[in-house]
Amino acid sequence: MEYTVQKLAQLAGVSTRTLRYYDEIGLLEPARKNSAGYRIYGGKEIDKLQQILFYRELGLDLDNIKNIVNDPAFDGPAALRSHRKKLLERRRQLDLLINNVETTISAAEGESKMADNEKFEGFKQKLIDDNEQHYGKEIREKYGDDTVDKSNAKMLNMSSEKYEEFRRLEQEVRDTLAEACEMGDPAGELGQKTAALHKEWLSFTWPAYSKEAHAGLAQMYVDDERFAAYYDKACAGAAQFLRDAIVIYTAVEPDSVYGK
Amino acid sequence: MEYTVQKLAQLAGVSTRTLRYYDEIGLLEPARKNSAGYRIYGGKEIDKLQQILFYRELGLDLDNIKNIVNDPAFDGPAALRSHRKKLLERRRQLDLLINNVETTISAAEGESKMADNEKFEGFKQKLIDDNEQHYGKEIREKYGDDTVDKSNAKMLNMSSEKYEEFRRLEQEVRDTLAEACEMGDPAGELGQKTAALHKEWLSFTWPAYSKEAHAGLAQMYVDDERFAAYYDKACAGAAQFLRDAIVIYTAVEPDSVYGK
DNA sequence: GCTTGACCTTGACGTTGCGTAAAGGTGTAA
DNA sequence: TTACACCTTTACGCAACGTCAAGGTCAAGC
Repeated sequence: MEYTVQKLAQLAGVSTRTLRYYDEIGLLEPARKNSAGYRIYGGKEIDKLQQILFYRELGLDLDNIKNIVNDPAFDGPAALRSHRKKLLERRRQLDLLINNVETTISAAEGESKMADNEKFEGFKQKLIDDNEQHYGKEIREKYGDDTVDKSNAKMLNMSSEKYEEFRRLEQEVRDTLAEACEMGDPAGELGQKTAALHKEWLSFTWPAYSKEAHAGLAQMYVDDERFAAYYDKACAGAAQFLRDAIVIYTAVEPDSVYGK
Repeated sequence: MEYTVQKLAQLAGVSTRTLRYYDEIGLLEPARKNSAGYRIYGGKEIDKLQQILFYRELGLDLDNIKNIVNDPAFDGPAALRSHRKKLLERRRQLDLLINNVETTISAAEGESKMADNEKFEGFKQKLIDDNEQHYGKEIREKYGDDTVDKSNAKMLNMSSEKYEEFRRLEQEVRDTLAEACEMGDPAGELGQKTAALHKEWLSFTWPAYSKEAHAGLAQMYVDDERFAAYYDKACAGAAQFLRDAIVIYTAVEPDSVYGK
């Protein structure tokens, strides 16, 4: 079955402008153009558009979507299974919002009290995205989605005070890292202190700590330019230094240094 | 409890830029500014931001949100109840998407076949919005949400061919209206034909027809500039003419003119 | 008191993903 | 042939911020 622009737009519930724009940016090109120059879409494009709409619904920007669906190694069925998982997550977030509004209604009717931070349960998607950015999909692939998902859920429940502490600890990690990095000894006292502070910082969002995950995250800081740039502001080579300190820290945890 | 920009941003999961932007456009102004010019937000602003975020989540543009929440007659608890209803609708749409992806997975695994239009179930929010625009909240308030909700659901199941017929019928209404309007007699043969065609057009989206609803919709065409402008393109005063024709049609349906 | 870093302000430019409109060509039924 | 629905490309504009720069303020530490 073939479709021109309007037919496909109606079928999919998008605008004709959207389809032309998607063609323009190379996201969804028609199967062919007829002699009049009309775009003609077929079954392959139908399936591709469906994938695009799922990704769009899940919040990915079009450039990312383009990279994914145009990859020769793109696996349709696997992507669908991923969509399903993510849609179920979205449903959970929506449930949080529904619960929030119901709680707020009760509070408005004087049946309960509500803390300020509770009023925004379910809205903190940005925090989740930041967290996702922090941990990235490498960690997901290596240690499974559960780790990150639980981390997200935990973050959502963090109070304002805790969040402040979390940020202060992050600062302390950075400060100590800068100092230790200048001294240049990852195995030294300050290097190991940095690693321990980093572990403590992780405890705010990780449901369970493991040395492997800690070391993996540190490695990612080196491999990923975003993190390298973030840490290297403190001291040149700081990301690599932190990785070294954490690798040492996780290999032989010096109980005697900090006590447990 | 008071918050500066960053504190509130963290609490609510939005950016500081968002809060400043909301102040700038008059959507959410701080309680006051301190001597340094810092924005200071309090409990009232907390509650208002929560409402804003609910409306935002439900897809309203900021200008609309501003009009709503800044209205002196704004009723917080009533708005919350409305949010709840709409969030439940959103959840149903999400369920459609989840069902869609599961069906697509089955089809990909060869367990079932899937029609092209089925692949987009749940994505047609734009069609729903258009339909909402058509019927508007006046109809909702007058005849209850069920009428419109069922209409939306019905539209979602419309096939491509049916949709095309729907649009052709809409065109025919407009053509006949133009002709009848020129003749200037709402009770005349062409006026009544227009009303009948209009009724037939409604049958595509209304689960059940009632004369009262039909007349009410026609009245809304006159009262609402958007619709008046749409119809008056065919002939000056066409919206009013159509209203008159429909009022007559629904009061005394001339069976002998068209047969039933 | 000075320094430093976190946080604040305003102003401004840019981005993404389209919506809208204009000008002109194509397809098809009457 | 005509009229209307649909197609094309081009282009401008917009909403809702993200990002950055320049400069002021706050508070803890030395």
